[in-house]
Amino acid sequence: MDDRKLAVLRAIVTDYVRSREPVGSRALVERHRLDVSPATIRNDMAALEDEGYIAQPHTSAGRVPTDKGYRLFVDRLAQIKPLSRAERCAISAFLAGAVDLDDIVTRTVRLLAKVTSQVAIVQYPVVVSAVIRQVDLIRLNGSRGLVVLVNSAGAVRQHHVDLGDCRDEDLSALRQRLNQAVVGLTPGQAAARLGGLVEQVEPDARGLAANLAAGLADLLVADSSTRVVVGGVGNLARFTDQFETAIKPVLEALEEQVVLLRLLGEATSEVTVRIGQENEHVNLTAASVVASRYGDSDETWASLGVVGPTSMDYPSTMASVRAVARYVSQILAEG
Amino acid sequence: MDDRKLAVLRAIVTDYVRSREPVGSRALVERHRLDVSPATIRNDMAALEDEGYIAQPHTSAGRVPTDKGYRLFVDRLAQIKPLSRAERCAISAFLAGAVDLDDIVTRTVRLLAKVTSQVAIVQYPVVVSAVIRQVDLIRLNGSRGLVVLVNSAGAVRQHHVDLGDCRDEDLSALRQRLNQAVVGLTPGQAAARLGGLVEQVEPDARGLAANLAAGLADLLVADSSTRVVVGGVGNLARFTDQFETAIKPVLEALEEQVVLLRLLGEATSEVTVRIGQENEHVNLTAASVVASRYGDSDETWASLGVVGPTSMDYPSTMASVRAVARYVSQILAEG
DNA sequence: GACTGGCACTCGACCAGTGTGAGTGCCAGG
DNA sequence: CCTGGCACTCACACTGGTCGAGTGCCAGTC
Repeated sequence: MDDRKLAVLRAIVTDYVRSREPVGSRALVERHRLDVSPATIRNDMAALEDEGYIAQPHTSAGRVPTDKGYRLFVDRLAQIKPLSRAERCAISAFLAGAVDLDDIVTRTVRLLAKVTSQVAIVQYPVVVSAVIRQVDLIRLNGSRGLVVLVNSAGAVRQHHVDLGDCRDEDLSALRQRLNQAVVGLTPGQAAARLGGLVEQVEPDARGLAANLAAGLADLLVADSSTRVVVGGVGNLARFTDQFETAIKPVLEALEEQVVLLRLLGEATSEVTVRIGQENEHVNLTAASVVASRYGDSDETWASLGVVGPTSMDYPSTMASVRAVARYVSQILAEG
Repeated sequence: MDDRKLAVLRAIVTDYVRSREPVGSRALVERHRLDVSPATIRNDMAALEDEGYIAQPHTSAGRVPTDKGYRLFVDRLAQIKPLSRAERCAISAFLAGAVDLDDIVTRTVRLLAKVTSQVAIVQYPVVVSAVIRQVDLIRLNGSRGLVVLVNSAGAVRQHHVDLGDCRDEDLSALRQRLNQAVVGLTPGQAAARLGGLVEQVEPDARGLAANLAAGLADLLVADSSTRVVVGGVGNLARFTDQFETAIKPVLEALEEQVVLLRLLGEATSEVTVRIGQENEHVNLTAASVVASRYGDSDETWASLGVVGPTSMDYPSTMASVRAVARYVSQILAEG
């Protein structure tokens, strides 16, 4: 691929992202120092159009980048724009005040939405290597009971169970037994050991044990799935004009936790970009997702990212996402 | 106020809500059986306009209800439209499948958004009369520890604390002491008793005790504040045309937990309606909020509601909000 | 006194016709 | 291979004209 043609594509993407209007050959040579005439550029543009990198909304209009064009831009033409010192300080300061995990996640969403001016999505971190620290059985009222699971990362999960008419002694015996069996194990190991455990219980308490084990099993599974927090939805407001295509479907997609999880799930440690049609979800084929994994490598990790129009400023957005991911990782590692 | 004038106002509101277009005198007499001529209606309309109940977008256009007009409509003219049997069944069935509190709230939001076709807001229920069932102190890694609080309603809250270099025996002794002191108390009572407790501890463990007590105190306070869940934001998509005035500000307001809590906070047991300007928050002066308290009277309660355009169908919306509130209350009382 | 029919008036919505200009593709010449 | 020139296209803005829904007012009627 010709060097100048690449330069032209880069120029088109840059200008279009700035103005959101089709860009023509003359404006191109004027705004960028291409040192050739508009006619030459036109030939290049025709070629780029043939190859599918740009398109014309209608004859006799300027060109607009296609998804394929953005892809090439992101892969080969864009340099991630480093953030200014002031921006980095602001990010760091904003996150530093967090008191617990909830707070970290909340702050991260707000921060990400603010620095990118887009819709931010943050997944709660999963501590892969976390082991079970404690299992509790608590009677609430009558036969209503609660199984509480605490892991070494400090995550607490609970599940309601029916205790039947068991006595308190049975309950505390079972509690002790459960703890002996699963404390120190990962959720996966614990789930495997639960089955055998019920067998060992005296026959008359077996019903209760099975019940509790089922509740605990639910918790162990739930532990690996995670919650997702969304923020900055108001930022969609900037694209009033393309409401039907750009806003409505995105709003709908944002309601689906599952969709969001899948969106973020594919992010690798470096910043990942999915452009328009590359997104599997139909509602997001007019949007782009910039995501990154965060956390301290093996211990704790999850993904975060932003959703915006395909015509977003990729270099800046990617830089911001990467920076936020790094700073959150740092905070997590410290605290 | 003249009977017929009220009828005219009711007719205007009804028609405008249906069509979202200014309604004129002729259409009015045709669609509603007013049994007078358009000219007569025009006189009434002029009077209603003088009194501030309706307005003209421009000369020679039909009339549109003002906030004041909607208020009168809601207070004196509207009858809450009872839901059909099928609708009631659907609501009941949808909620019945819930497994725990989280699930109830999630389902309620979805349900409310769906039946009203508007943005739904549900506050997590606060169990006023809940007492503390158990306090746990758990060591995570090194000096990182966790205080876990479980109340009789099955709510679980946790808080990270620094354990310093205390021994496991000290920890379990303290745990026992704390439990003896606060189990069975309401958060308020417990908070009051915590102060004295630290005094009684042997001097060398007092630092740790104070630390833990502080963590627990945080939890006790947090217990009374609550979370809010929002859903059905995609329903805003119907009002594409009035984006700037009707959607953007609402999206922004929905991001603020505090605003939402205050919005719902004022709801009484019956359905409450706040129309346009009546909302304190600037961003919501073009929207209406229909809210209701739910829960089983004294035990457990919170608020839920919807946010929509001032030109919403009040009778239906109020009916739906009321119905959902009642069914959720029922589910909460049962489980 | 309340209602009605008639009338003049207003003003946004819609439509067709027109000009403008940004932008293109193509071609012949340097 | 690049360039200047030229013919062509087409969205968009502007114009003026018509239409019709809607109003306010007034004189007349029950």
